[in-house]
This record gives sequence, structure tokens and C-alpha cells, in this order.
Amino acid sequence: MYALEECQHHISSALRSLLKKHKVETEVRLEIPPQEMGDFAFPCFSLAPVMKQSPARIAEELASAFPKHDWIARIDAKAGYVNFFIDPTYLASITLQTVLERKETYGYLPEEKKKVIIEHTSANPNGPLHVGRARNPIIGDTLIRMFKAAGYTVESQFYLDDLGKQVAILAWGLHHIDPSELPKPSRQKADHQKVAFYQLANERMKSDDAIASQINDIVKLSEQGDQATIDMIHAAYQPVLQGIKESLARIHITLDTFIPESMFVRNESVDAVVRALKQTPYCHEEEGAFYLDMASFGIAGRNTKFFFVRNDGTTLYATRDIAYHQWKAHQADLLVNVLGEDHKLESRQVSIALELLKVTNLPQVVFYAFVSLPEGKMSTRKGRVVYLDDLIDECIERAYQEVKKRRAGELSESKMRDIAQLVGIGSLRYNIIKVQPEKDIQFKWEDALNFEGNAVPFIQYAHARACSILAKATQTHHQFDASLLTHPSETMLIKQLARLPLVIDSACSGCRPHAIANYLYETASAFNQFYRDCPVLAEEHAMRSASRLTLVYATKLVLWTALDLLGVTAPEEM
RNA sequence: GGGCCUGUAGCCUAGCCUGGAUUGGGCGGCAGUCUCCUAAGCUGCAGAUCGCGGGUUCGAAUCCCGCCAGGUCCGCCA
Repeated sequence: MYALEECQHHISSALRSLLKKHKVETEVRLEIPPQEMGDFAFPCFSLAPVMKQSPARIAEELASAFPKHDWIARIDAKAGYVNFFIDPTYLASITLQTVLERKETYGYLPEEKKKVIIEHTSANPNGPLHVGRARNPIIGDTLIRMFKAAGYTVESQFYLDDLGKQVAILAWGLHHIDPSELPKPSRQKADHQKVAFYQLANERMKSDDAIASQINDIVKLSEQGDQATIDMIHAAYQPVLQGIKESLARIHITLDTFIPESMFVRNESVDAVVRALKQTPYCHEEEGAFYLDMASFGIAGRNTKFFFVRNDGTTLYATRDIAYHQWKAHQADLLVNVLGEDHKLESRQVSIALELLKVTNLPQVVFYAFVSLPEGKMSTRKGRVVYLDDLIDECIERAYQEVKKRRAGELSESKMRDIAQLVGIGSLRYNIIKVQPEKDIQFKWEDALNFEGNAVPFIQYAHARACSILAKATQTHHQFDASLLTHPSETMLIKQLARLPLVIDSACSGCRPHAIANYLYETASAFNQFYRDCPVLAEEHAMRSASRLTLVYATKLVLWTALDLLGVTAPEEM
């Protein structure tokens, strides 16, 4: 058990037994009081009616009766609260000791022995990833890293839509459009080269019914499992998918498995889903097509009909999604999906259908709001997009300018390029992950490329400062005397380091990746204040200097570990 | 027409699930700070009817109801 957790447990159980003496059985929930008022607080207001005393009086009694313990330096009763002050020396000694023992796994939680599948990105492979969609892989990959740290076995999955209209349009375009008709692609990557075929094919389909029906034929044949058609589509999207993977790899994202939608048609599990759904009392027929009436499940709107079989007997995307999730439910203990908010209704409908099929392991879904441009929503079809690859380049280039501005002459060209790489990519990931997923984001270059304040360079810089001190130190053993680390800035920093396990736990259980970003910012900030107040190498008292050096080392490890949760790497100098 | 999400200083954002003590940060603005471990830092100042109106409560940014604004969805599309 980590330090703060142990301390919290100690306080709650001591409070519980104190209250038991007053014949009060209650759940003890501790709060974090405002600064300077303590480390944990217990509000007594709800006890007042039960104990027939004023909250202030109860707080005083609890405070004076509270047993002495190493954890607690001081207890205050104030305005109906019992405020507990952790003993900074005790906390420092336990926390630093734990960091030194655990090193890169400090903060990681015990092995849960549970498996979670996290599905993310799952973009149609018809063109390059754009910034609107970039939120998906970044949230997904961060969740993956968080769940691993929280002790889960994690598999990342990309659900590959290889049967849909989008890939059929792409395939048609590649076979019927003369490349000379198209504008020159901005990049050599396959995803950038092929997207123009998709865009033009999409336009033609809308104005020409013959083309529309040719594309529909492709969709139909592939859904029926026609091997030649499936192969043709596969050949069309495969290079695009490869391009998408390369883009993701640039921002440190790889996926474990790609599950093609066609798998569930081929193995006939979709047919089984259809048969089972038809058996349910919610199933109705309309002109040869079948739907579930979801009105009684809280689905409201113009139409509560959830169609799962067309009148020609073929299935729909959502039907296959049900088969996919039914299969997935048996592959792991926990399922997490990252989806755009436009999929909210469909996802709900799929879950209802799964419940009707007696599937109990339903996916937990993290929805994110769209990233729009000042001109409006991004759209591959309309060509109104900022591509992820372009944003990556721009971030790295801008980071390079910043490094050059500050360190030209001091660092070699290749070193500056390396730093720019880490800063640029880190900025991109951090800027997207630091905002809670359900909040709308309007993409503005000046915000995305702002490297000051609450941005990743601030954190990387703190890490680099720590590395710089460590590099200059002659001492190699990490020894410390916790009783010498009593400066307020030292105590603040140590408390911050002690929080990491709690942050991982709560961020993970609530699927709130932005909490990690916040924690990092606060930790870097605490380190910068320590840096200002507490000289390390220049400190004359040898043991104090050594202890501070150990604190610097611990901070470096924590910053590194937490940045890694976001898929961000920190340079040793910048 | 209906469902879901969002609304916190000029701009961006945390806190909302699980109500609690002066709503934390950042950008931008103003004023300081490098004979001292990298000033991508640090310090101070100014700036908020927590969208609006009710309700519950000893206590509401947080819970409930209504309204307003923005996003998103309501296809035998994916």
C-alpha cells in the first residue's frame, strides 16, 4: 500500500472507532481541505443531528480524542472540520523510500489479473487521419497506458470497417478514376495519395446514379462474402491503413490487433445475432425489414426503431457491431471503447441489443466531442481538414524554432532536432489530452503551437532541470535523511510525489486521462518552486545536499513515469 | 419536436460523479526577477453575477426542475 493511501486508511479507521464509542456508525469520507488548512479533513456537519451537538463541538472532541500516531503531526478543529496535518518527515521517508525501491514502476498499482480490451480509432481507412479524429487515438492510447499502470492486462483493438460504403467508394475510385484528373497529393504517403480518389468518387456518386449503383453493388457483394470483391476492397484500403498506422506511430501509438468487420459475416455470427434478435418480443417487421422497438428502453426521438436487417436480408453496420461486441465480451473482463459523440445513440442501441442477447460484459464508452475548425466541422469528404501528419510536422518545426531561439550556439544541430521532436510530439498529445473528452474543442493553430504555461515544455523543462542537477552531481548513491527535508517547498513537492498512485487510481477508474495531465503540471510547478528555494549542489550541509539530490532524482522518475502515461517522452536537456 | 453533452474573468481550462471552509490554474495585460543547479522558470498586481431563473439543504459551481445559448444525434448510412 502506498503512503497516502495508508495514511488515509489510518485516519478513517481511527475516526470510525472513535465514532463507534459514541454509538455512531457512519461511512467516513475524508476531504482535501484548502491549502494551509491541513492534508485531510473530516467534516462533522452530518453528524450534528445524530449526536445532538454542534459540528464545531464534535470536531473538537474528535480532534482531542484522536490517538497519536507517526502519520499525524497535528490535528486542528476548525469550523466544524477536523483537519489532519501529515507528519512531513514521516511522509518524506516513506515516499522517497518507495520511489527508490520501485523506480520506473513507482505509482503502479498491484496486478489486477484482469484483462481489458480498449478499442479506439477504428477510423474508416479511406484517407489520412485528420485532427478531428486525432482525439480518438490519443485518448485511447493514454487509457491503455493508464490501465497498464493500474495493473490490468491490456489489449488495444482497432475495429476495421472493411465492408462499408466508405471503403467501397474508395475501391471504386481507384479502379475508375484517372490519376491525372486529380490534384497532386501533398505527400508521398499512401493515405494522402489515395484520399483524392475517394473524394472525387464520392462527388461522382452523388451526381451519377449509375455510379451510385455500381458502388452499392460492391457493398452488397462484399457483405455477401464474395471473395473477389473482398479482395479488391482489401487491396484498396490496405495501403491507406498502413499510412494511418505510420501516422499513429509518429505520435507513439501502436495497436495490438485489427479486427475486420467481415470476420463476423464470414463466421456467420451475425446470422446468429439476427436469429436471436428476431426471437425477442421487441422485434417487428416492416416491409420485409426487421427492427427492434426501443421506445421502452429510454430511446426517444422521431424514431425509436432500430433496424438490424434490411428488406433484402442483408445486415447493417450496427448489427455487425453487435456480433463484434458479443464476441469481444468473452475476450476480456472489461471493455472500453473510445467513440466520437456522434456514435452515442448507436452505441446505446448496440448495448440494449446486447442485453437482450444476455451479454453482461457491456462496453464502457468514453465519448469525445469533435474538434472543429474556426470555419466549421472537419470533413474528409469536403476536403476541409487539417491532417494529423501536417499538424505533427508543424508542431515539430515550431518546437525547433523555439529550441533554436534559446539554445542556438550551445547545442548541436542534431541535438536541437532531437529535442524539437520530443517537444513537438509531446505538445500535440498533451494539448489534446489535457482537456476533458466531452468538451468541444475548436482547433486553432496559435493554441496548438503555444509552448508556454500549461503546456508540455513546462513539464519537460522541469524534468530537464532535474536531469541537469543529477548530471552535475558527483554522488551516485541515493541516500537521504527525511528530517532534513523540511522546507515548505520540499514538503509540497514530496506530497505531490506521494499523490501519484492515487491519481493513477482515480484517473483510471473514472476513465479521466486529463487528470494525469493536471497532475503533471502541478508536479512540475512544485518542482520549479523547490528549484527556486532549495539549492541542491550548492548546499553546504552535506547530508541535506544529498537528501535534496535524492528528492530531485525521485521527482525526475515521477515526471518521467507520468509523462509516459501520456505517451510523452522528456529530453534530458532542452 | 425529442434525446444526450457542454456553458466558470478578454480568451482557454480544473473542480461537478461522491454538496462543505476564500472557485484553483494557464494565456493575454501590467510591474518585478538571471555575479546563483538551463529565465521554456519564479514573484506580485488587475480581472469571475461559476449561462439565466426557481427549488432541495444548516450549506449548491456541484443535486433537482424550468429556460437560454452552442455542439451532437434521431437513415432499411457507416
